[in-house]
Amino acid sequence: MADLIYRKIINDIKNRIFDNEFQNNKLPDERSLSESYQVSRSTIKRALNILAQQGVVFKKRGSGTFVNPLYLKNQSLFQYEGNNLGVTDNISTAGQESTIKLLDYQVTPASAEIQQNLFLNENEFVYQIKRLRLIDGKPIIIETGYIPIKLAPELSPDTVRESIFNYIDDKEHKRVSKSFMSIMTEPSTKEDQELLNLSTNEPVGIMSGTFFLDDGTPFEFSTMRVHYQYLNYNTFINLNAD
Amino acid sequence: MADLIYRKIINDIKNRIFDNEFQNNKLPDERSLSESYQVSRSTIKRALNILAQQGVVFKKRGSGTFVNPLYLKNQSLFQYEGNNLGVTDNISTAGQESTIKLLDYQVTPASAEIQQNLFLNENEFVYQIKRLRLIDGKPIIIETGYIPIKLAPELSPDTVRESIFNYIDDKEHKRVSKSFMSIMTEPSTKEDQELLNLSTNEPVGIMSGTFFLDDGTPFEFSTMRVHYQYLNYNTFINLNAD
DNA sequence: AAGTGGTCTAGACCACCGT
DNA sequence: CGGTGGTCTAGACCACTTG
Repeated sequence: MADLIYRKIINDIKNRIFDNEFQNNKLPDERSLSESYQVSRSTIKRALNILAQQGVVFKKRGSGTFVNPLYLKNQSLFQYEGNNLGVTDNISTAGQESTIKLLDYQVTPASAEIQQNLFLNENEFVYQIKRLRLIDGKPIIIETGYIPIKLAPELSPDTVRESIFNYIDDKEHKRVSKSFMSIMTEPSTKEDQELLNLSTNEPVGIMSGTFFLDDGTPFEFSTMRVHYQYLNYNTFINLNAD
Repeated sequence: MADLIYRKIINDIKNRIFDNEFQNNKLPDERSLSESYQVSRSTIKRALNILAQQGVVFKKRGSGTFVNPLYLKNQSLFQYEGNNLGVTDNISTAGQESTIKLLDYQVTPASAEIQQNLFLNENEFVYQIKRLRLIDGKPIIIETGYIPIKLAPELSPDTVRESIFNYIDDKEHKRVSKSFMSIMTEPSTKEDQELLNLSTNEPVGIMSGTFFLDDGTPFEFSTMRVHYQYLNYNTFINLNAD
């Protein structure tokens, strides 16, 4: 994985940025980099394009490639890189204790909305799994998920008390790698207030959407109602995103 | 702009997908596409990579390239493509009337937090601009923005009653093309409730972050408090994002 | 074994920026 | 004008999937 040339160059350039190795925040031009790394210019361009996409550097035609000053000042913000999915299944808890309480587990016919979102035909069945996620004992997220039984026929209540995505990776050799999510907010319902310890004027954040396997199969439709103090979604938007 | 070969191929393939031209949702292999479009395989790969990044197709090494079924079923969701920034300045109002009410306009020394976010030195000054955005007469967003005076010395109250980004594009030939934003939610404050017509238990969505110019200069630090029924942020997450 | 996407090369030519 | 990044080519070789 990490033995790809362009990945090694990306990491090396990130390190050199962090070590403040570039004067005026200006990187050497692509032809020089190609020379010094002993690779083709195309490979340098590939590495720099990815760094630009991540917001680490800015490229300006005719002038050169420059370090994003914010990457130096506030590098922690950029750690979201490639880890946004973990937010949901394997909650990124930075060392804190994450536990799951199973609230509901059943198999039902897929409703029209679920059929739509999971690309199912009529008469197909799904698991309906409702879980409460706690971090350090504090309830944070009420998560309701729907998974086609045909995609994980061996699922069990014991399994869903832990990471479902890890399970299907290990046991079914399927991997979730894409998702399409909507982020919204709403006043909390009675149930939210009870489960998440909210008062009536405190809201929930809502992340709702579909998770896909590598091959494009919709795997799960999930709605997460998040304690408002714990919803913090960071995103880097790049309009030059080809 | 649109006369680039890879862009034309992207558009053409999207049209062919929409016209249901591919059997089994499977695209021709890259070598055939290269032949039929009379371009190199590299250019085909470039087009397909971008489509994969956008979630329009899925590529599977060894088997082929496939249409994302959700792209067909629910194409409207994918219209977010490359238009997320517009959410903020030029609100994407789909034909509805968007107006701005100026609440506050002054020049002040940059606070420590603003200095940090806009990469300013001490003793630098910023515009502080507070605006209420209405759509079809309904108040939707309270937006507080900070812009270094040195980046837009000619700004005036009249200007900020309209799109600031359009202004600096037209007059200063600077273009905002990137942003780093956080999305959160909070109970509404008294002021939120008054300005946005909310009751006490109704929350606001918060989008807060920095907008950058093409060359990486931080241009504006902005916090938007959004009527909860109007915050809907759609995002496609791809863990294989190189 | 055949088919398919992934990585990498070496180089031509173009478009934009600054001196 | 020289320097810089952007686009595109033509092809070699590798890695994975499927029959």
